[in-house]
Amino acid sequence: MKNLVSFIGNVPLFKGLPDAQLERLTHIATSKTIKRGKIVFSEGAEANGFYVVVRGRVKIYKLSPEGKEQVLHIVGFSEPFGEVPVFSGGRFPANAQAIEEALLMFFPRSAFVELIQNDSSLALNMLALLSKRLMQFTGIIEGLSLKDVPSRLASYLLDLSSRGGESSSLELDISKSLLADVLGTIPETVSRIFARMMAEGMVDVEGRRIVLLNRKKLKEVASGTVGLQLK
Amino acid sequence: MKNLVSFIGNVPLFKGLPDAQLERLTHIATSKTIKRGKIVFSEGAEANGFYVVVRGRVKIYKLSPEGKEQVLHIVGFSEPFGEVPVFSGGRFPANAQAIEEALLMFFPRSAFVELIQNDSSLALNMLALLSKRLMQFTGIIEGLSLKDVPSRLASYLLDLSSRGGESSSLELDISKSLLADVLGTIPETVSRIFARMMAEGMVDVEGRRIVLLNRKKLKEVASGTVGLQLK
DNA sequence: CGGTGACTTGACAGGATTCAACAGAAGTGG
DNA sequence: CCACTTCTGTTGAATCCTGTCAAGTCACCG
Repeated sequence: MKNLVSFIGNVPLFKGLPDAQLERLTHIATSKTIKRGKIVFSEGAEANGFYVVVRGRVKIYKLSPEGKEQVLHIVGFSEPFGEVPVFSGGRFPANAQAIEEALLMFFPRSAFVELIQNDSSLALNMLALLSKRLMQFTGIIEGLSLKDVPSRLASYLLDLSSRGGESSSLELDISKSLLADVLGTIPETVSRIFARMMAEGMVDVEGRRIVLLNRKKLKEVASGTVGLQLK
Repeated sequence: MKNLVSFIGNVPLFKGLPDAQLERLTHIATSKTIKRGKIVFSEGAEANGFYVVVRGRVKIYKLSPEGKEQVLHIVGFSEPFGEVPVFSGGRFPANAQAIEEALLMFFPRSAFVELIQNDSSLALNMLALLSKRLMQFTGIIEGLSLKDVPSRLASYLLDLSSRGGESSSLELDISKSLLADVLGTIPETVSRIFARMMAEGMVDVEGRRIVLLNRKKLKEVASGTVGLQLK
């Protein structure tokens, strides 16, 4: 239990809260383990609280009637998810599935709203969180509507590299099929584009290991300045 | 000035606030008129506050390097916009342009944040607003990624009809070119799909007047159950 | 009346998905 | 430990939706 308090205190969403509030949070929270591949909640399900990831990762995604997926978000260590319906509707707008064995904390809606009413910094933290998510979604929309798949893939790689300290050598943290769902396309297309990028000498791909060989060209593709040659 | 107070008191975002708070809001706000076609702010611009529409309409949109537009939102009477960077970054993530002559109220960031810290119901209102927007964006992403253009158009029409009291006869509130930008496509495609829908006897289109002739079929197209015949 | 903007239609090209087949890796169970 | 199944990833061919280019109509306006 002791480490639970310290865990919660280090969750960005709860940063800067007085100890008394952290204490209360631990009291209203319950924990839950989810096996790899299991559904945490489905779109349209009644939502009476939200989650924070303690261990493992969870993907948040939309499903088309034909079964195609669009991943909205992959949440990991100390990140919250499912918080949207806490403040507006009562139902989850998307699905959540564990992509690894996961340990989650669950915060019931009503108790959490009470806490927020009494702590403006918690409210501001939550506002900041939703705002950032809104910006991320704006980016997804921009990508889907205004960029082609090579551009989105190049952006993803550059982004991954920048988060990993600008190293040219990086490792995909997700499978290529899941990557396809993140980019809003299908595995075949991702595979073909990687092949083209290798042919152009932009990257070197070996399984999940990827080496960025030509950042400049990648950035051009990412920004839509230039296209990718067909053959 | 008197009607300004009553206007602000009726803005959903400010609903339920005590008169004292409303009073303060009127003091920190300034107003501004924008001519049709003029830019309110551009993506990446420094943001030191947000707006509420008093009169007219403003479109929020992303621009591709080639000039294609994706409309994220069309904001009208008593709706706020540009509020995202107030809580996270300092820059606007999209562009805002008046599509009609507009009158706007501007709320400076710092003063507004102070107000929020002292009034939890204002904070909750803002949380509800951002949450709803997040759900709308989720819908846009779903449409762009998992549905084709006919499906998006059918959804738009059904949605418009439901907001207008389920009447079968309705009038587009925007031009067809702007509609194309909202749907994430181009005017030519919208034109062709309307033509096909008429050929199928689903709708009757005459300028901006549209009559829904076959709701059932429209719903099938909207949900992706069936496609639209080519010729 | 010339001009601009909104809309429509046709021909065409191209990127991306679909369908299909297959190789390799990983995990299961006897 | 090996056979078997499953999952992931790759490649080819065909198809199709959608965007691009171009031309032309109609309405509105200075």
